[in-house]
Amino acid sequence: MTLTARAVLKTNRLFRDLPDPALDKLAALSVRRSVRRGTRIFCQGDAGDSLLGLISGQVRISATTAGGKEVFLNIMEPGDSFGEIAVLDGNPRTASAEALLDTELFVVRRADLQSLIEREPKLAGHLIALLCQRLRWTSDLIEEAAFLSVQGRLARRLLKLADEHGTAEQGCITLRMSQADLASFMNVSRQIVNQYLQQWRKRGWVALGRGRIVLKDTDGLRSVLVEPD
Amino acid sequence: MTLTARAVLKTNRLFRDLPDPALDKLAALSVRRSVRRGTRIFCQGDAGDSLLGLISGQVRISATTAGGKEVFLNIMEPGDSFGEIAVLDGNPRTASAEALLDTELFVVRRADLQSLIEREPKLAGHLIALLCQRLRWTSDLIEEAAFLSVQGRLARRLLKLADEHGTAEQGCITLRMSQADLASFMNVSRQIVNQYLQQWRKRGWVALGRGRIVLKDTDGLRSVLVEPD
DNA sequence: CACGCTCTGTCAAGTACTTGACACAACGCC
DNA sequence: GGCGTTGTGTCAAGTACTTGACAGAGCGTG
Repeated sequence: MTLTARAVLKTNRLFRDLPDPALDKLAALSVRRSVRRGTRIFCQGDAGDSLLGLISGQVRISATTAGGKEVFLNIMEPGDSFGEIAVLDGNPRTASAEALLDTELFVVRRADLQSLIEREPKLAGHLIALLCQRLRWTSDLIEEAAFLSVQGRLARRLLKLADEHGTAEQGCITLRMSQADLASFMNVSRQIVNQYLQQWRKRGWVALGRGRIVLKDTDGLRSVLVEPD
Repeated sequence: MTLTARAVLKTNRLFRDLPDPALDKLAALSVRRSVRRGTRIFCQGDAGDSLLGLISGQVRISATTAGGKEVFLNIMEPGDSFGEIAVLDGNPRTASAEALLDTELFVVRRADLQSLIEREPKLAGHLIALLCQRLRWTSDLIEEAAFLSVQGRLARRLLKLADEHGTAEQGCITLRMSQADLASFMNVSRQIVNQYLQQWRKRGWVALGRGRIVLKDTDGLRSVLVEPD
């Protein structure tokens, strides 16, 4: 099933409650783009000339160094938008985006977005709210790295990921993610991730499978969130 | 010398190029506040009901845990504003602010700011730009922590601090900061900070004094910024 | 000037994470 | 079903940072 351009915008948190005329104008200007699983949507350092909205699929936001090392920053789900910062301030992209599944996007160009912002104060308000939310997210990451032990960070990250991307059934939450990916997300070695997961498995807090982590006792996990000492 | 309320707003990056009528309205609404060195201006977790603008002095932004541990996040100088996030999204403050010197502030209340945003699209644009800048700053911190060795992070932080807060003379940049504060900023132990500074002193890159770090060879420092293998 | 305080510089012991290696299990594909 | 690939589980050795302790230098204050 393909949606109309306007229906697509209605699925997006940034745009969905704009007045209909503005929405129609934007719908006329925005372009649809389909990418296969594994495709790089944009690269760190690129000129950021467009805002992306996720219609279906899943996108991983990550940062890469010259040396090729990579850290996970976030996973985007349908209804989310990404790539706002570069679009808004005109500087190069801070991160890369890659499709984790076959995904459909809509693309709004910088010039179109900016003229719309000037005419729609509500959109500016939404953007401000979104940026504040992103700032709280990144500040959280910094505090987490600063105050918590690796064990605590791992527990917290699992709980967060489960909350945002997990599938719940009979009190358990299943997370589809390999331990290696989780390690790259946390920026620690895979071995250390496995070590703590094993501890927790022995305590009955989690169950483990290939590419799958099942949270069975979230209260147990929450109990390791205390600061080290 | 005391400035008029409007002259004060003119010193601030967020407000200075607003049209005069808007500036006058805001000037009438904003309150001046003087605090002595060492005063807590606001605390993490407080309700964020105001935006602060720094007129003179210096303010440290830091995050504190229940356990009392603290990490430096930023230092604010005259012309800067801070506390925007909580004001804009209505949630509790993410960090604490403390005056490092005797300082003068102006205070804009949440309601006043919001009605001004709606009437002044230019202000919304400035706020968006400011939030983008903050996001780039925090993303930088995260990447730094993820990719660089402690040595690299220390060098980078010194260069950044020198750039923003140092006093330059005959090719050298002097930074007034104790090694303990620097360690808390970096979230590592004071001993490790001292260890690397000593290495660099032996190479002639820096000179050290009580509460003072002098950068003599910034190119030398830049050379340790490469990733650890 | 003598005193206390803060900051620097250094050492030793302990801890936590990294790197590299390897066996084995699960899944995808022809 | 056999085979290559990808992910898990585990071990040992090496490294980097932490914690705690202490001596001495620089600075302000009574």
